[in-house]
Amino acid sequence: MARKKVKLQRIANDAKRRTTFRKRLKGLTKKASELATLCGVDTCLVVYGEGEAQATEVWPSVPEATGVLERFKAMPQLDRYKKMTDLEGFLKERIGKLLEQRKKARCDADESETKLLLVEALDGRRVGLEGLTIEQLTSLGWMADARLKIVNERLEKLRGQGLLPSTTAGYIHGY
Amino acid sequence: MARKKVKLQRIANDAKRRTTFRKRLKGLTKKASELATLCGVDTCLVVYGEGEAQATEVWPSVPEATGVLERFKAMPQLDRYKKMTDLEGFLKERIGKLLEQRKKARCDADESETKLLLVEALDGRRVGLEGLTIEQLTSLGWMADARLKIVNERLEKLRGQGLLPSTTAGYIHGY
DNA sequence: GAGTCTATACTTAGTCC
DNA sequence: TGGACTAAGTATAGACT
Repeated sequence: MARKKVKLQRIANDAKRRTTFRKRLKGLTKKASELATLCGVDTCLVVYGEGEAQATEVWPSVPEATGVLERFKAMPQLDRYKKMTDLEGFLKERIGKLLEQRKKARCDADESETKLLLVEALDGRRVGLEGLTIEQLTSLGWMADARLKIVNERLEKLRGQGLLPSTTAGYIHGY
Repeated sequence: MARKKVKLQRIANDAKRRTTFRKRLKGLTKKASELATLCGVDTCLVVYGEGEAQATEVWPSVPEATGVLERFKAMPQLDRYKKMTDLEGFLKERIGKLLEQRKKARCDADESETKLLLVEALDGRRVGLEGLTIEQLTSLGWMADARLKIVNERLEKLRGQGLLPSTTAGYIHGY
């Protein structure tokens, strides 16, 4: 957008691409900030840096708590999950990755607290209930209920075997 | 940024603010799109329209599955939650709001499928495990475990009363 | 409200250091 | 790599329809 009109396609040259990335990210962030200020709306911008574990830029900062989010599972990862058939293993793996990211973030002096907080929030360790998003809570309730259903079925089975009194007290209530 | 330099503060005039919002949102979206294309990174932009239930603009589209997210709980809502001391009630309320949003979205012919999908994804109904984000799954496991702990304590209690065999089979395993 | 127009403010590609 | 500079390309405030 200066000197020469740039073709709208991935910049092949590595150095050039990174330079453009830095410049444009700054501009984009500013614009997002302006929109939020001028129009009084909550705006959220997330840019996943190249190379997976690369720095993920987030605006606005997590501490400011004006908005943040989660990335939809990428298809390749989705397939990987389907093959696992084991939620525990999948979660463990993911948590491991997040902890690694956090460690990396902590060791990096230039890492902003924003990024650290994000990683912590995402790996479910820093979050008390206060840190969970509304949608997370919603989804949590939904899935927790699914699990509780299994639990209740289990209790029902035990009850059927005369091992539990048939009162409703034995049920765990979802919402 | 033309004719006159605008002061960086919320535009008081309603009509003017909405016009600016539309114009700038378009520009911001374009910039985000360009960054994604030129630098080959995943970019996500979410703008929560004014007035809560207002339209929420998302880029890129959910169907394209390149990214989506959740909003951090706003402070006022956080306080509200703290006062509730009741997770079920809180979740019910939130789900109600989301269902309402979805209904509204469905009735609006101009509503794009993107927005509908987002609302559906967020209210936890459309999401099979495939639709949950990695981070959601992580958090889900974390919180579900917290609930399971309670369940297990309950089972333990029953066991202590001689109402359950003291085998480990009575435990529900978290990860 | 939603387009169109246009002068002006802003962003940025290429370059130099 | 990380600025600083600047010409050229974009975005947009305000006016008009």
